[in-house]
Amino acid sequence: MALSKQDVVDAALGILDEYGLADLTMRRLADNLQVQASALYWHVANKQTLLAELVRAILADLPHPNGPWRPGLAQWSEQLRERLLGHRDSAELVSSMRAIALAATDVEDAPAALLRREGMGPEQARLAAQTLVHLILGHVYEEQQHAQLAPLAIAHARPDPQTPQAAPSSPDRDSLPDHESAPDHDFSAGISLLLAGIDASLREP
Amino acid sequence: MALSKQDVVDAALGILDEYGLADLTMRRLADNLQVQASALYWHVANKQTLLAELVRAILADLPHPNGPWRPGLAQWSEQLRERLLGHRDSAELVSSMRAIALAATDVEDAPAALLRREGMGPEQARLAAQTLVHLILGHVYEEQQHAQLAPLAIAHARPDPQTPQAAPSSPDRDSLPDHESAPDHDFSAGISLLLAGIDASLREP
DNA sequence: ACCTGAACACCGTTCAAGT
DNA sequence: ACCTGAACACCGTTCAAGT
Repeated sequence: MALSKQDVVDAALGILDEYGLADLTMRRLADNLQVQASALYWHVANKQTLLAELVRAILADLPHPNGPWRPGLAQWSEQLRERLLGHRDSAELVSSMRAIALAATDVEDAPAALLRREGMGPEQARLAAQTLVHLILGHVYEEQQHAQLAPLAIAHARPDPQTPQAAPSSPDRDSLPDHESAPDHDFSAGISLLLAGIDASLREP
Repeated sequence: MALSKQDVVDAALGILDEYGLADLTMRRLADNLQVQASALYWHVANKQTLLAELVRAILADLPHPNGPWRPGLAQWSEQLRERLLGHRDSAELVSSMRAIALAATDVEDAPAALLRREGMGPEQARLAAQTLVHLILGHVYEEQQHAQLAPLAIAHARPDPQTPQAAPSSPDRDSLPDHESAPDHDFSAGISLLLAGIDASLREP
């Protein structure tokens, strides 16, 4: 059967998750699909737009925040973080594609809408939501970078045969179900800090 | 005279500013220095560490925040933004190097220290400072991406010979002195939002 | 409509050899 | 100490040609 665009996107996501953004090349992707690299250009205009499609896929059907705004936004932030942690290098990828129309420009629309319902002005709501997204992306970006670095640090560390190396991080981190990430106190605390500021600006606009 | 490591870093910064991160290649850099690409590896271990040096150079001698913490941090944030806007794609570059020890891991130390002097606990101060840095990087990243996109949009726009195109952006933006960027209300407002949250957490810890 | 094959203009990095 | 020359193993993209 002939290749579909969805096949290409799916395979690309697979490579992203297994080998990371740096190893996601058109040629490797083509190999993976058992096709010549040039064949990909029938399904996709170029690598840039393929990456934009990946962002779309990663952020598809993100639940809207609801309920009381403060816990609502806190929970939505956690959900976005979880979604991002589900794909390797996703924060870097999403950050780099924020300017492309196809992609991640409108992630902040949902939280902005929630704040508008709370009586916030449209500009203030847009600003607060955008700030929230910057925070989430920045935090997860760093989180994912350290995750890449951790294995390297272990490999480079002079292994001591007397005291065998423990598991990479805390022991329960590995026993979590697939793609279910550990809650991160730094993350929720950082978000709370911003939410407190939003709260203040909601009370005295 | 023989090349110095500083020459390499300086030339790399030049290419970054003129052509952007994507066009900063070892080969182009070598051409620029009138040397073979392989010669660069005498002065620099690899591209990665060269990029880390660029980050160091871009963030060197960043002024410490001082005075009353709230205007102090607001002003420091503006200064960091100005520093970043002084070099093309710097936010992307700095973000991608945050995990490397050489580079931008300690940008948040100065603001954290200021908050500690205000009586904040070490963990809280670290967290607040890190959150502030994420915000700044996220905002400038997006700002710089749009700056790259704007010329493209103009080029792609079907030019109407009847109504000649105006200047790219607001007319006074170009008349600013070198590397002095326009103040951005969205930026300062976003920072203020976080600072209000920090203020709340300072009053009821 | 969908893909191959070959080519073009590039990359980062290594390494023996020169001076 | 510092650099060249050549090579290795890659890139993204285009395009005529095949089926």
